[in-house]
Amino acid sequence: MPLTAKQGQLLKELKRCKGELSGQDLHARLRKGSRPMGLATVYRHLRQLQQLGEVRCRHLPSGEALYAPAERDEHHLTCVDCGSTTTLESCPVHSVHLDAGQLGGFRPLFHTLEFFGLCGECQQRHQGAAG
Amino acid sequence: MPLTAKQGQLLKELKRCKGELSGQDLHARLRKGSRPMGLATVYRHLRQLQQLGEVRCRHLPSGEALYAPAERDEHHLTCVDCGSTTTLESCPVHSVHLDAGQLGGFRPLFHTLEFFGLCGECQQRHQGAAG
DNA sequence: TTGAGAATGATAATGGTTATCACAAGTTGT
DNA sequence: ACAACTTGTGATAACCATTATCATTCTCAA
Repeated sequence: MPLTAKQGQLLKELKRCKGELSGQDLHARLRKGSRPMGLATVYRHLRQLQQLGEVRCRHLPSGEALYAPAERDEHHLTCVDCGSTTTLESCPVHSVHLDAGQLGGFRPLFHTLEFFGLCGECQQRHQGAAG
Repeated sequence: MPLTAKQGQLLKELKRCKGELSGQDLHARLRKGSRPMGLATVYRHLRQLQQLGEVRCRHLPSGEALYAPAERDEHHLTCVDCGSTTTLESCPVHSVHLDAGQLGGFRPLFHTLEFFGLCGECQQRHQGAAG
C-alpha cells in the first residue's frame, strides 16, 4: 500500500529535520509552508505511519511524544530531573533479536532503547542538598 | 539518604504488585488501605524515587506512565494499534553497556527497551482492508 | 511553647492528544 | 452530467493524566 499524498508530505517533512519532532512541532512547520495540514490530520497520519512501520516514536518524561523516521536507529540518554535528552552516537547493543517464541504472533516494527538518569548539570545542582 | 516513611510506603506498594502501575492506579490502591495518600504526593514521590534510582517508568502509546521497581529488568512488546503490552520472559540483549565517552557525565539509573509493532489480533483485523 | 521550614493534599490549571461532526473531495453506477 | 455513497479533512470541543498552587499540618530544635 503506497502512501497517500498527505502521508508522504508528512513523512518528507519529518525526514527533512535532523532531530525528532513532536506532533505540535510538525503541525507548526507544515502550517508555515504551502499546503498546510490540520492538527487532527497530523496526528492521524502519524499514527498510521507508525502502524506502517515508517515512523517511530518515544515519549519524554513530560509525556510529549517525539516522532522520527523509523529508519533512524538512534538511542537516547534522558535526564529524569530536567528532562533534557541527548542522542547516543553509537548503538550500545549490537544485535537486538527476538525469536518467534518470544514474539508469539507479534510483528515488530521498531524498537526504542533509552537510558534514564541524571545529567551532569542536575547532579551538581543536587550535590549541595544531599550527596 | 534513606527513604522517608511515605516514600517507603509507596515503594512497598509498588513492589507488592506484580505488574506495573500508573500514578492513578497507585493512588487508588493507597486510598483504599489505611494511611491514604494524596494524588499530588503520589506523583511527587514517584518522581523522587525515580531520581533515586528506586523506580523506573515507561510510557504507553496513550501517554500514560507506568511505574515499577527499578530492580525489575523487564522489557515489553507494545502494539501501536490497540496499545496492549506484553512482558518478555527473557531479555533479548545480554549486555547493555555504555562507556564513559558515550555518557559524558550522565549518570544512568535505569533503562527501557521496548518493541513496538502489531499484535496478532490487530494484524488479523487489518487483513481484510489491505494486505 | 514557639517559630522556621518542610511535607501534605484538595483543588485548579495545564497542555498534548483524541473525539466529534459537518463539510469537501473523490468514486462508482447509470 | 447527476445522484448516491465512501473517504479524507480540519476547526473545535472534550478528555484526562499530570503539575502547580497554596493554605494547612507536621517536625523539630531551642
